[in-house]
Amino acid sequence: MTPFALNDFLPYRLAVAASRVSRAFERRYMAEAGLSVSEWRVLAHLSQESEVSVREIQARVDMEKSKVSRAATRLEEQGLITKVVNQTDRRLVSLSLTQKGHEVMEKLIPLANRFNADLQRILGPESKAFHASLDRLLNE
Amino acid sequence: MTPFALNDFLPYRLAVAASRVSRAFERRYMAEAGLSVSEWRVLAHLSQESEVSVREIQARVDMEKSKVSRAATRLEEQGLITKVVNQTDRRLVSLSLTQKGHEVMEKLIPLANRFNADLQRILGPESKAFHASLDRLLNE
DNA sequence: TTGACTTCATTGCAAATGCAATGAATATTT
DNA sequence: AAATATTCATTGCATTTGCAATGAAGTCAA
Repeated sequence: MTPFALNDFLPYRLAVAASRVSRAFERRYMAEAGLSVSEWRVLAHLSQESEVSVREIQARVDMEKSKVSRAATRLEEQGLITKVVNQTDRRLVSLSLTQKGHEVMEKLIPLANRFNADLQRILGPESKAFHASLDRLLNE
Repeated sequence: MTPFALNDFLPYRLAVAASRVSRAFERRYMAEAGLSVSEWRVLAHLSQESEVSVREIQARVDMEKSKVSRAATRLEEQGLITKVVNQTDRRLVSLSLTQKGHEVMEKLIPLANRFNADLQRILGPESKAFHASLDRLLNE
């Protein structure tokens, strides 16, 4: 049989690393806030730009539009964001953080930044090169 | 609002890279073989060691046991593997490739190796360092 | 302006997932 | 040996997902 080493197979290693890291983040910080990673992504984007449409988030946050839409619905149910039909183009739905949403993010962002810093520390001096490699994979 | 840059957040970047790479692999090669990534993982492990239990695969291939179990069921339905109760320990189920399973892998493995080589090429000389960083993330 | 296209967001549906619970088989303890 | 605990694979259930289909709103061209 032609040899094959799953352990050197990049798609596999990448998938395992990604899911472990995401899961750790989710369990450590998101779970107690009652948030999933999908919801976190939407919130994260909204904390940078306010009044964003589903479509825009879909592109910037790299999620299927239906995934964004449903995450937004759940976030609205939790009172963290608001969905309003855009009045200049009524196809669009403007999402924005509520007061409560801001408060939640005010707590979560420092945790996320710390979590990220921990990862950078684990990577050590290679951290920068690692990011550069991710860039190459993402832009190919 | 405390600043947060999703684009520098490693869990996010890793997740995006992993899902794009896996998806590309799945669509380019697995789809036409009628296989999902989960099923591929199981097959990949079976091509290295024959007669392996679900539990063993679960550990080596980093998948939930129910996921392994269901992937195995689907593979059996496709005639690619065999499930037999282990006679020395009847709790275990021994999975192994059928003749057809071997044939399929004989075709897929070269494709997978090529796909992997392409990725290494994209990464260029940093490729080795990238793998080393993945190791660090996985062993922390 | 009317009609054909395109762009948005949501939803229906089938499939996949994670987790807990089940039940069967083996190990361990008393 | 009997009772208890552990290990293993599967399954039930609720949830999430991806994709296609829908319908509403806007754009463009004749």
